[in-house]
Amino acid sequence: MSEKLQKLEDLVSLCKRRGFIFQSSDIYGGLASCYDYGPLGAELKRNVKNAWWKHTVQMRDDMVGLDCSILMHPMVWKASGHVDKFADLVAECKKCHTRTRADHLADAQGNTTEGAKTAEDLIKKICPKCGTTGQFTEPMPFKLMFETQMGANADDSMTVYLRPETAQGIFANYRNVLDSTRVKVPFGIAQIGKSFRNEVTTKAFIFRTREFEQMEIEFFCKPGTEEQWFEKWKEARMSWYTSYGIRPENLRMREHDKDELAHYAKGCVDIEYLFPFGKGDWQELEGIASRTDYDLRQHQRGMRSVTNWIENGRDAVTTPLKAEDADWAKGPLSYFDEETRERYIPYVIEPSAGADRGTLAFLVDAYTVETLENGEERNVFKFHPSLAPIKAAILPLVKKDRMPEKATNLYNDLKKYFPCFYDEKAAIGRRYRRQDEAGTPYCVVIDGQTNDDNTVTVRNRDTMKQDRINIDQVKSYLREKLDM
RNA sequence: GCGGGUGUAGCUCAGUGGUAGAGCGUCACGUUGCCAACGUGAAUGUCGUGGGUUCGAAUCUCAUCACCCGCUCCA
Repeated sequence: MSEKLQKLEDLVSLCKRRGFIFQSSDIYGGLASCYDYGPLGAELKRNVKNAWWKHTVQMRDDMVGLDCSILMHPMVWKASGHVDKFADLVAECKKCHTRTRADHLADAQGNTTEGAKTAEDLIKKICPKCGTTGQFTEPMPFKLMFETQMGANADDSMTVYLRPETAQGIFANYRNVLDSTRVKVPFGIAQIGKSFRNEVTTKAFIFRTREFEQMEIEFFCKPGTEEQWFEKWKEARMSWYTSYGIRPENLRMREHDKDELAHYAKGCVDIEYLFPFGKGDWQELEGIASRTDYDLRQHQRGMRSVTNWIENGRDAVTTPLKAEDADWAKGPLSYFDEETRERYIPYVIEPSAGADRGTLAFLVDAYTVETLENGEERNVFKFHPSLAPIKAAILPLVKKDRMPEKATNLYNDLKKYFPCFYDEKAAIGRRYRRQDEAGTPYCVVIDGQTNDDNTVTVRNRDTMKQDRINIDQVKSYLREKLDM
């Protein structure tokens, strides 16, 4: 018998107890929405990222990797739209404390005011929630991007942003990759890295945090072929999750409604996981968007606006983006197809996954409490072997008769090939359970028989069954079982 | 942002004004012969944080921080 995770809290305390995830700045009372990965969590998350990289870069001929800086030219975010989108003014109704975008508030005649900037502008506006007229606070800017100052000398420092997504770094390097790697359309660029967003509301443990890690792909294809690539990526990404152990019944794909789409998007789906927040809730793990040539064309505009930005005191907020060149299709970010002798701006498919969300989903899906025949409970993380923080524990059955020596020798050999753990403390049953809680797939035990015939037992985490094999075969046995 | 709840040992929690506790876990020693064995011993507390009331505060009070649940929001 086994049961699935019911309350997120149970996972949170197990994660703390076993060193997967801690609250950030815990000894100072914590910092909202920030979390740290402990010894086991750091291994797990890195394994998730490695598994993603392996399938999106290593095993594909049409993908290359990238690792760019978090700080970028401020005009990158002007071109991407983030500077303007994130500069919305929001006013709060003093009566009911509902916050609404100032330029969305309407008066009795239904009129809104473009660029409403002060409480005066809102004197006739009606709160959409409680109907109160003109009781608004001074509109405040909603800063969804983290800002910081670049330059130690206060006089000539400028405002730069911590990236709110890794995607724009890919677009900004698209030309460099084309010129340095001999890739040809269709091809994609993958990147893993930290991003930062001042979310209005954070949520549920590491699910929505202000600092988070993304695993993003921009796949460039010829206009007209975007639909087939969109389908291919949807399938590739779904099967990635299930091939690493996510149960299919906990995973689904949700198509965005037409009115949910950005104006430039041709389609968008979310890969969602059934998380145990509250009563159980489908939440986004990854978004896959068909984004046309919008981003590259925007950056062509951005590239032409840099002088204006300098003349404008290096302020991206108040520097308008130059209009698109009439000859944009032949611009600096266009692609020349040697075979067809055509020049065009590639279309883009963007599979964008959250590394922390993914890690959380793998934790939730692997979390199992089993009731054994003797009535006792067993906590076990049934991670896919590739994701398990520790691959094998090496255990002498008892601490005598040269068992620890033999086990240590085996451990010292195996740890060169697999993340291993050696433990000779406490009874064997307890040590098995410790490894179950860490999600270790195999426990290798050196027992009395090892002295007689050089065999050891290998215990399977999920079945608790044992194989007896020769000590010399442990490495190849694990290699095969772990697919490493 | 609003409303509700919680915060005491690593974890789960008891403790309602008078010496800070239990179970589990951890560590040491002994024992050990395959699924959280047993014995003996030990360590670990800014009682989330800061102020106030009081002779005395984990307990009453104010503020604050964090987490959970439900709304709201989600580029």
